Amino acid sequence: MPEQENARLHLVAGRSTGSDPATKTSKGERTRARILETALELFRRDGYEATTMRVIASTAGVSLGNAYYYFNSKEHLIQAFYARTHDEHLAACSGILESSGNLKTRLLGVMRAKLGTSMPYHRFSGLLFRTAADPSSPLNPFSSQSRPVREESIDLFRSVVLDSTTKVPAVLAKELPGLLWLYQMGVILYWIHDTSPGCDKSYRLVDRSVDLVVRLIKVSANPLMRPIVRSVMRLVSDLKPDSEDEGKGEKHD
Amino acid sequence: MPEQENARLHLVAGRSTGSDPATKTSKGERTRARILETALELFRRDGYEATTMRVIASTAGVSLGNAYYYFNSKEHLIQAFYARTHDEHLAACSGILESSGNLKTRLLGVMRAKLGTSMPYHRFSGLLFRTAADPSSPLNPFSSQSRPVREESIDLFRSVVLDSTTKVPAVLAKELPGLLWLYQMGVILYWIHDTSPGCDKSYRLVDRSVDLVVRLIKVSANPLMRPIVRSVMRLVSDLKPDSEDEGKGEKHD
DNA sequence: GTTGATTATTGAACGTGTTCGAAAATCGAA
DNA sequence: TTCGATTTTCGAACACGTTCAATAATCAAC
Repeated sequence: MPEQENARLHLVAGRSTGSDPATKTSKGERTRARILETALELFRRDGYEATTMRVIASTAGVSLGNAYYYFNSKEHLIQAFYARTHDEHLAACSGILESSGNLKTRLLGVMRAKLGTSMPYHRFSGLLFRTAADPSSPLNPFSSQSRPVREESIDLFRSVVLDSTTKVPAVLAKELPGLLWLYQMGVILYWIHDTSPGCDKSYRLVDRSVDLVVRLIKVSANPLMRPIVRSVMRLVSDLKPDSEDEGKGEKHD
Repeated sequence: MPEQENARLHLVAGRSTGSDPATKTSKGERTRARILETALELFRRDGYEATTMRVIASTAGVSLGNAYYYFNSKEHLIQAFYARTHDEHLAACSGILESSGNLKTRLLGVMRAKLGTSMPYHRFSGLLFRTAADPSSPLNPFSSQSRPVREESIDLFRSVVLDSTTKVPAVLAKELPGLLWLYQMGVILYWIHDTSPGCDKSYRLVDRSVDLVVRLIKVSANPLMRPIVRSVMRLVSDLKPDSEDEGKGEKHD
């Protein structure tokens, strides 16, 4: 049943509620939603560690075991958070992406929106990355389990470059969205450690690094840069996933 | 008392056993060492999560509470591991750093040595990064508490560029060691997620990215690159620490 | 409506990291 | 030796995330 391939936004929202164990009836759905809302609110208010599964359960008006019926672990609650902020990010982006064709403006808009939608969870996000950096966790951004959300995110950057009026060198075109996603991860990593008031530093980082990125993209068209750009691209495409290079060419036997 | 600036290896080894709570008598020191050895060995054998504090304690022949007398938490055991692998890295590097003046050779040697010395802990390192990415953890590489080890590490890269015959553009010189350290962190992050046999991919990443880095350093001397390089440098030095830019100039009042 | 199977819910457990008060060992002086 | 203080050791406890067998609620089919 390969019907889970083209779903875009649906997949994100869908994944968070759909597969895992339960939610067969509408009542179950409501209970699940209630637990999730409660959890995210408590996370935002008290932080991740300070929020107990027991407190989540009792605040949501269910038993401890019941919370685990809907979410196999406390980390699975994070996955839902993941999907949620991504959706909010998408919504916050749409305006700029429809109104401007300038690459720099578009990228800047996307990156600032990322920071903006993540801000309410700044305290909590540290823990997110904590589990996210663990390769054994299904939550880590590179895992196959989080591939749908990752592809979603990369698609966003794909639309940033594709629908822009700025010409992107052909060699870059293929891998650029993935690289921009990586760039975004780096910014988030910085933001997580950013303790400046209002996370001003992170915003400055975005403003200036976006400018740099765009300049680099343009410079990469220069013949002088050709060999280096080529090397980078070969390296990137070579080291990408865990040797599952599907769609790389048309080898069918 | 600025006497903590020139200490090289000593600082690292010193930090791991010195400060925390205890170790007043020689017997205490031995008990502490025994617990640490046992823990690291069990981590390597069974992984981090699978290794219980109770098992560590009983294997080391002490009670559970006693283990906590020497190490305030399970994470503090990691800090010791941190210092240890850094020392091993330093030792593994010394050969190449003394025998070659070629920048590429030197950097390549350091990076391969980093992978090599980390290999025995590949499984366990995931958890290391897990806690390392948490900004609230004193273990994260950017925290002030891990500054000594961080400075140590950066010093290593400083010696890589400083004592090389290759000329490094003046604008780069100051921030380059820190940037290379960041580069190393990125490689480690990739390595942690690398499941290829023998971590071959990580080694390939090192081989080819080192080549790229060195080429980039050389290209940065080109006048065409001047404005971009300048921007990067300004951005980097601007966003570095949590606004503690001591030693930036010679303001002494 | 009754029945049988699926879905939801519960509360008691288990093992974990961690804390704590008290006991034991150690040690420097009287 | 004897005493008091410091260092070391212990084991019982606590709160947490998680699991599980058992029970209740729900629903489709008769």
